[in-house]
Amino acid sequence: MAKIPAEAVERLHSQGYKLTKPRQAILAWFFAEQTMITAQELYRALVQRKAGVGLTSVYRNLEVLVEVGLLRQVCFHDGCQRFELVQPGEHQHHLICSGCGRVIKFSGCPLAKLERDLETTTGFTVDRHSLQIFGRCRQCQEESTLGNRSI
Amino acid sequence: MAKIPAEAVERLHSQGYKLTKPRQAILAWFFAEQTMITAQELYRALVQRKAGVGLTSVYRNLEVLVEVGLLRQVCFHDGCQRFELVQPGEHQHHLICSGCGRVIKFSGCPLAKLERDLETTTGFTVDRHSLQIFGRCRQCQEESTLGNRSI
DNA sequence: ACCTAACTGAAAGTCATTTTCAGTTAGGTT
DNA sequence: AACCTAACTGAAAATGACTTTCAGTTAGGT
Ligand SMILES: [Mn+2]
Ligand SMILES: [Mn+2]
Ligand SMILES: [Zn+2]
Ligand SMILES: [Zn+2]
Repeated sequence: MAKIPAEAVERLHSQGYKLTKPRQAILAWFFAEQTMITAQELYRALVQRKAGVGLTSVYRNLEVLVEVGLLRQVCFHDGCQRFELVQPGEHQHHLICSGCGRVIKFSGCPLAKLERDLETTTGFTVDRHSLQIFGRCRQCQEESTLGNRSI
Repeated sequence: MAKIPAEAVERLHSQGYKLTKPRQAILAWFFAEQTMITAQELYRALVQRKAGVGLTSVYRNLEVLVEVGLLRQVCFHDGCQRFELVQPGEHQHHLICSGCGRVIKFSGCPLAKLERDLETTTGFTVDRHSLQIFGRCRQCQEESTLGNRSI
């Protein structure tokens, strides 16, 4: 089975979590594939790899891995939850094609000043944000014309 | 039953939709409350008001009202879908307290330039984005300094 | 008044996710 | 190495949001 970076194992142990076989298989998948996936898709992928991991453990461990900060959960607009590796020091968002689902990561998030302003005007303490930009990739642009509505 | 703005009724009719009793009750709720709500919560609210609207119709009509542009669907980070009125000409986002769920709307979204840049660098056509900022409101910040609370 | 496509609620179905529970294991202690 | 035990596991059952089905109803145009 693939090797998991010592830093990730350390992160688990330091919060009282063990490096179990399911945990190892799930982390190995993310380190190998470097992409986003849903719980159900991940379960099917692990079955194919004969990793011997139950669906229950997939759900439980995705939750744990988000909690310790190794993964992040992204809510797509259709309500479907996807998970991906948190790269150390990264700050990225997604540009998503509504036609084919293609995902492009980008950095250069211009929200820092807005967040500082909101903290002073509202008294909130800001600790994270969720941003996705939706559109149509070049291939999908001919197909349809959707209205321009933002959230 | 509360009056629905003619502009909204016109919007429905122009797309072949009728102003039915469930549709009217749902729109009336949104125009009266001016806030976000999930399908299930809205169903319970309408039951309380004795509006005589079935759960199926709540789901069906929220979908229709989003389609004609009277409502918008917002995916919270926990995956729960909420709906709210689209105010004409607005462009707002939400600052959400992770502690108590309090929601503050804000405008002044700084994403226009980013979107223009992304269009030129990726070839995508951008048509909408989803942004929510999460933190803790003043009340919930105090609570967390009070230490553990009893159940 | 009549017509009919749009619409309705109840019930059944789907499906992602959670809970339960009896047994297993990682990894620290002796 | 043997031991201990809280963390952990998978199977099965439960939950809960949402969708589909369907036989009957209604909005609204002619
Ligand atoms: Mn950002
Ligand atoms: Mn915006
Ligand atoms: Zn595309
Ligand atoms: Zn709060």
